[in-house]
Amino acid sequence: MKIATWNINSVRLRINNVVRFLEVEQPDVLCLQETKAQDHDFPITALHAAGYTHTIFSGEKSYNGVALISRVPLKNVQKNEFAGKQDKRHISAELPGGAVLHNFYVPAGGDIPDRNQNEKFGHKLDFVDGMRGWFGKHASKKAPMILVGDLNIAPLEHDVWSHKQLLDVVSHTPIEVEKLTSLQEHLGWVDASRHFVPHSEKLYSWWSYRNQDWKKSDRGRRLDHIWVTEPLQKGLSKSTILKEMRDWEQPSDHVPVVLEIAV
DNA sequence: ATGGTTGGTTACCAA
Repeated sequence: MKIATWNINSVRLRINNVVRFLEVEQPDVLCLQETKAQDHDFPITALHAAGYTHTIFSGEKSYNGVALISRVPLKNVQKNEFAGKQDKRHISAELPGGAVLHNFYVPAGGDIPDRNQNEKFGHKLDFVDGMRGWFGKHASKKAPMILVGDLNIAPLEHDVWSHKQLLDVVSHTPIEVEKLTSLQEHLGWVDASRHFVPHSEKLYSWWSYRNQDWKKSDRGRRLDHIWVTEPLQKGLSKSTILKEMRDWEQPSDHVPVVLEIAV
């Protein structure tokens, strides 16, 4: 099975890019974040026409929003809330074969990495804690699960262009990394992208719009992740980050992360 | 140290 995750930064603006991606890459399931569309505005017709008839979504006006765009049947759809807000940051479903796929959009967290000065940072920390609490209550290490999404945290030294310069920049601060690592270790999640790329190698999935030439400056971060639980580890076969899509016309600032896996 | 760009909505907020 081929699973992809992509922060699309408005699914309506970029629906043609989504369809082009589906045609070129042929994923079984594409997980989107930041769809920024209410459910009645979701551009479902183009996706059905492309063969992705099992498409589910959870959106709100202007902000957030997640979707599973699938050409295989999905069962037991869930939309959960974390950190005490009714925002649309999670959707999950069971894949053929029984593995459960969770798609998350973790809050970005604002600019100041201090929850006393910036409640958005507090919300982000609470959200990641909430994820850990949820999996502690509802899941086990033995369950075959795939967790994907824009986690808005780049945990490893070479997940950012400069470890030193980003230590106090939201997305790479020690407290965020600690919470994400705690979530990861709790159920023994395997980082599928890093499974195929040494930790010493730079690996990014996001480049800011605020650079004259994103490729030349290459100030990227790996904010988008695909994790699997241990029962699925032996099935991992290939993982890619489609960096070249950052050069597509009117691109998202994120590019897709893709995994091929036996489930 | 600062500002740089984009999207949704339509005054700025969020990323």
